[in-house]
Amino acid sequence: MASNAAFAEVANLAGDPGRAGMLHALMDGRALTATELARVAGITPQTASGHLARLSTGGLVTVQKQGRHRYHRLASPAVARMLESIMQVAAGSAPRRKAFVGPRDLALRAARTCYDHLAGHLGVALADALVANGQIELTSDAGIVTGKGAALFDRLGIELDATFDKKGSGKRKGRMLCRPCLDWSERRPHLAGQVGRALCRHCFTAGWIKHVDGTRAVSITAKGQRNFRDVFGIR
Amino acid sequence: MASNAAFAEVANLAGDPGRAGMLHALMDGRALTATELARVAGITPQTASGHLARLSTGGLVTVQKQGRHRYHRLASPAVARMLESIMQVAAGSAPRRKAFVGPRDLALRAARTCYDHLAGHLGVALADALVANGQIELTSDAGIVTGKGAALFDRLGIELDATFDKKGSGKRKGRMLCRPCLDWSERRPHLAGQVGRALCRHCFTAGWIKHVDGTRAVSITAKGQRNFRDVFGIR
DNA sequence: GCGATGCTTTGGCCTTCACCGAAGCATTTC
DNA sequence: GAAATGCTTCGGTGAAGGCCAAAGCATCGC
Repeated sequence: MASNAAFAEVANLAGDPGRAGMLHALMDGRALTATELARVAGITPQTASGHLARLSTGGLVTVQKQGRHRYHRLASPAVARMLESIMQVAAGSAPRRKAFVGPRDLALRAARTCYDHLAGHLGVALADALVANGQIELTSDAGIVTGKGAALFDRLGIELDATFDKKGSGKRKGRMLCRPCLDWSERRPHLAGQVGRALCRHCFTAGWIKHVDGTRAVSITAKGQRNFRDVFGIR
Repeated sequence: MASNAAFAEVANLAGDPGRAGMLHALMDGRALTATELARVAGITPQTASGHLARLSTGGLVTVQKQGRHRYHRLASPAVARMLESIMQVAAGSAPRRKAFVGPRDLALRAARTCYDHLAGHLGVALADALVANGQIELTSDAGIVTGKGAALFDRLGIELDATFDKKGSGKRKGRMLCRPCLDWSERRPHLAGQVGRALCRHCFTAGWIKHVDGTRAVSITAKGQRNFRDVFGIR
């Protein structure tokens, strides 16, 4: 098998604790410098440098140099989905020591970004609320935005591209579909895909949530509290 | 981070060439013995045994002993999806040597099973045909079975469970959603999820396709040729 | 029982690779 | 220019783990 070696190589890149820590940190979709990544992974900059070089040639991250800084980010949404799927398996086979999750862990479980959409308790609560209000319908395989949902997004000023990529035949109007993504901390689906991305972006630009320091965790602002309650019926 | 170590461990399990080969072989969803897996991975049985023990305690495969045989299979659909997503990244960063794909590779590219659904040229052609006939609609995020599609499946005798898992509130009728899955060899989506599984199962039971020896590759029977042409308009 | 088959465990060899300290570039700042 | 900062390359060390041969358990068939 030709692709077997490439498979093992990619998996191996994610299979080192140091590299895993850096990839984990990059899951929020932002670009970070080598020193920052070294710090979160708990290794020295020179070690991180070597790892990042390998991740780069392996096609998992891309580098963008800017002055004396080098910004690293995940190479593609496919990489983010891969990391997410590994996390799901890891969460399933986890040692399940429920005692003592650290404070940082708690913040992550409450609300965090997952590459380009929202996850954690907030992400799941949003998905639940949209389902309960009849604005989306979800199975484990896929989801769809109903007419009520489309009206809501329109009211919020969230633009969704309701066209299909039919190669050749040009764009065509169709239903808005969305992708569910099993949350590794909540074990329940949250919204991913195009709809999840648009919703997450809106939450940030509207000032409903903001990042905690430089982590994937997000905190809900007072304005966000109000809107999540009034618009979605959360809390 | 509590889950970081578990993440690296899971990824590392898939990151060894020997284990990767075995996992790859298990991707067709069947249960294989340690000796068979050793052969496809190109290692000795005792080495394979060690690897399988680690994969088992790591939660990637489950073992089922039957007489003096021990059958191994992927532990869950989540594991299959993880392997699939790693393949996609690996295919994206592949060395792109298009020259010389082996005969086995050719058979795999033509048609194969991917855990519980169809992939390869056939899988993509089926998805394309269903879209072209207006029986399903697909985006990169998700898909939906249209009324025409539901009629087709009904005519074929394929039962689809059109209910949503709304915990607490009991079952509820809804639209049939399906999951697209990017094919690593064709770079185009094929049908996965519940619909993909049901369709694949039907193709086998109706005698339209059958497995080639003991591999993931499938061959199309004469009866299958006719039906794929008459029912779906393929070829 | 006895041999054959499937699988696992043990032991020893050997490669791989993560790690850090120190030195070397590159870029910015003064 | 000189110092400071971000990052990389080099060299050496140490541990982890893949590999196989041989021996040890199980199970099946006669």
